[in-house]
Amino acid sequence: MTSQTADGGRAPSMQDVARLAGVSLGTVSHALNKPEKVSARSLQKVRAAVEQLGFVPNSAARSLAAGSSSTVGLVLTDIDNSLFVDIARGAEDQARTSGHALLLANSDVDFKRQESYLDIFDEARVAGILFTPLNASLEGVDRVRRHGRRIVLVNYAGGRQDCCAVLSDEEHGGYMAARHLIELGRRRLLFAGGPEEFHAIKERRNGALRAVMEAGNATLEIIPSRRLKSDEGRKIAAEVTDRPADRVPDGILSPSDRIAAGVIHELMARGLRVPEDVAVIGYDNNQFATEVAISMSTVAQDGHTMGAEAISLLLDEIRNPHHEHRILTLKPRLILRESTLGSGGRPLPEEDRRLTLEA
Amino acid sequence: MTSQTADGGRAPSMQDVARLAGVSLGTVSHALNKPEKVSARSLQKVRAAVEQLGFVPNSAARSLAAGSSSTVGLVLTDIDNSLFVDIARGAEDQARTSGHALLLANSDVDFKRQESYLDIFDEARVAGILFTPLNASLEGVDRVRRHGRRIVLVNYAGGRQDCCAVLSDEEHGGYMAARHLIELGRRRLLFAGGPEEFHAIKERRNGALRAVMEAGNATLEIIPSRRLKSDEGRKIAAEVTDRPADRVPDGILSPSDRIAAGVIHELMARGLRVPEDVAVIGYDNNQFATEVAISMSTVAQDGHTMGAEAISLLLDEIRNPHHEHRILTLKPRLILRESTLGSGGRPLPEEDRRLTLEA
DNA sequence: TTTGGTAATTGAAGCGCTTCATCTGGATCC
DNA sequence: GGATCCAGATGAAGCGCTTCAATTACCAAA
Repeated sequence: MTSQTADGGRAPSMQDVARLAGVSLGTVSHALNKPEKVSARSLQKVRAAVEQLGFVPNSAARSLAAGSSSTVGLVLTDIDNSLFVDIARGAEDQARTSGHALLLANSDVDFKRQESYLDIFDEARVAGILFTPLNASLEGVDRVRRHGRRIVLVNYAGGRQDCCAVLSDEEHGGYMAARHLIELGRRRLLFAGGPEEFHAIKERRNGALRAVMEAGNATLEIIPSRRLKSDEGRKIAAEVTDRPADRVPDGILSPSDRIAAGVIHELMARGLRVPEDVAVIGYDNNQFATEVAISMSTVAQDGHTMGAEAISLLLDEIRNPHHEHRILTLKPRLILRESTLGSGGRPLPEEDRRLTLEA
Repeated sequence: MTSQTADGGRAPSMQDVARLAGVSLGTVSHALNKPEKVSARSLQKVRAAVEQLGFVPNSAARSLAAGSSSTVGLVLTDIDNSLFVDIARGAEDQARTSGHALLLANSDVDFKRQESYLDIFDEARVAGILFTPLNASLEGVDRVRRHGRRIVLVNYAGGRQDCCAVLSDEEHGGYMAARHLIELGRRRLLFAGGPEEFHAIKERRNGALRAVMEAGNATLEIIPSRRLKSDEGRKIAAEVTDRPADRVPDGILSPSDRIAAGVIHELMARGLRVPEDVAVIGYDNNQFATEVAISMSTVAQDGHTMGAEAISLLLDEIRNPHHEHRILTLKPRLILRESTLGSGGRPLPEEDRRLTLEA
């Protein structure tokens, strides 16, 4: 363990190790990368020298010589949204088991940043890129692929079929949420909030619409909002409760938990009971879904699996010469809690009653 | 914009650019890095060639030749905790303005992962590392510094004076929280939850203790918990409300918003009024602090500033030969909401009444 | 002993860039 | 006209590694 301080100023190189160990440069490289190709004696000498010098391989030199690195880059849209955090986690875990490190870059919902991070990973010749694109042009994808970079899209693919992607079935999520409300006997549904230009939100709305059409005896009102924050939910809830009683919705579904939280709070503040008067269901199963006044029913996407599957697709693309692009669409899960089911008792955090409705 | 596809298989190199532009390799390099050293004519020729070939510099080769890269690494403890997310954001913003890219690595509260990511950044010869260490050995710091890597500690420094650090005054935060409760007239305080082995939590507890001592006429009870989740808060709240009325605390402070949320919900479920019967204050100003049943007072650390300052310190260490290590300790802010102040109205999300108490 | 044949090792040729000493071609001055 | 400069351009020397063809070492079989 006697790694020496950097006396020469310069960090020790493999050449130094070779000299100290009394073997050639190539042997050191082999000892480090494919130990089975090297005699026990050399291996031991090299290891001792590495230890003594505190040698750390220079990954820049390595990837230059080898032609590519072994790290995988993940360009994240919004590190604040727990879905992306889960994706990152899943990707991390999966990458790790196959000896790849995962580096994250957060574009913070900024197109220019997103593109610039794609380029950084591209310039770093990473083994591959996981990309959760903004709802905008996918030109960056083409750009880096032209340079031979492998890339897997996560959570949004803009309809592309020419690369691997892991998506969540947003339409189905919206459908499940609406059908759940309808099965509870609700008939005047409201789809509350969300900028319609987002693909995911449009899909969720379409799914809800499908459930309503299918039921025949229910209606769906749609009130969009500019953002996804909780005060938008409050505003919408305030608006609809000002109406004559027979025009107040009895079931509200929202494309984000945040908006749903605002809706719930405002409804309660105005003396309406949730779920008795109005049932509310959110989307995303964010952390705070169980920390609101009334624990919230919601639609959960399994970010962890999305991330893990994305890495698997990427690794196949890297290693398998006969790789064919695939698009994985995961079904979201319905998570039922107090805001639709009601409950005399209090919500059980952590392990709720979790019902999974499959289509 | 006619970047060609990778026909040769190989990505175009600077050599290719030089050939196409009809200039030498060195000129291309200059044109790219210090355009002012190159004639307008060459510059234009090079740029045209770059465009035509779709040339992307190889950052591995660049950092190998230059001896170091320009990206900065941030090793994060827990991407789930919004404090770290804010730190990442602040660091990102600050790094960006000085032309450095920031790559994140999430150790997920795992010591081995943390060390391995330190090594990855070390091997990548990054310009510097921002490090939010676990509450464990800081040996990784010494390891990478021996290799000449610059590193700035964020949020925890284990008492080290020999490198730059940006900390939050946890003791003062605890003090402010407790003093606030005391100023509200509360006398039987409870410090609810938190594993005592965490430095930050011990400090917060110490601060609370100091405020109580200072007041003279108040008491502080301490009930630790193994984790920081909300059900621990519920458990503790349940426990203390079972007591005879004169032994029920009238002010509860918790070292995490999550626990505080559990406390609030359980108190309300048991018919106690917050804050009339028991005032509750959390710590961290997590996103959901305004999404709970009653918006929560809390102590906020300015993660964004921490991240930004950390980058500034790092850049000074990199660029300034006369750099001296500094330890910045930022004061947290008291954010007062319904759970201590009460309010007839409903909480105003986003922009609350924010009172800042300075020491 | 000779002859293969395999296992281990070696050394050199790059990977694509930065940088530095060197060289070139004008413009400027006496 | 010749000496002096200087902005620009050049080409080669590396940065620290991987890899591969070539070499040596060693052991078993003939």
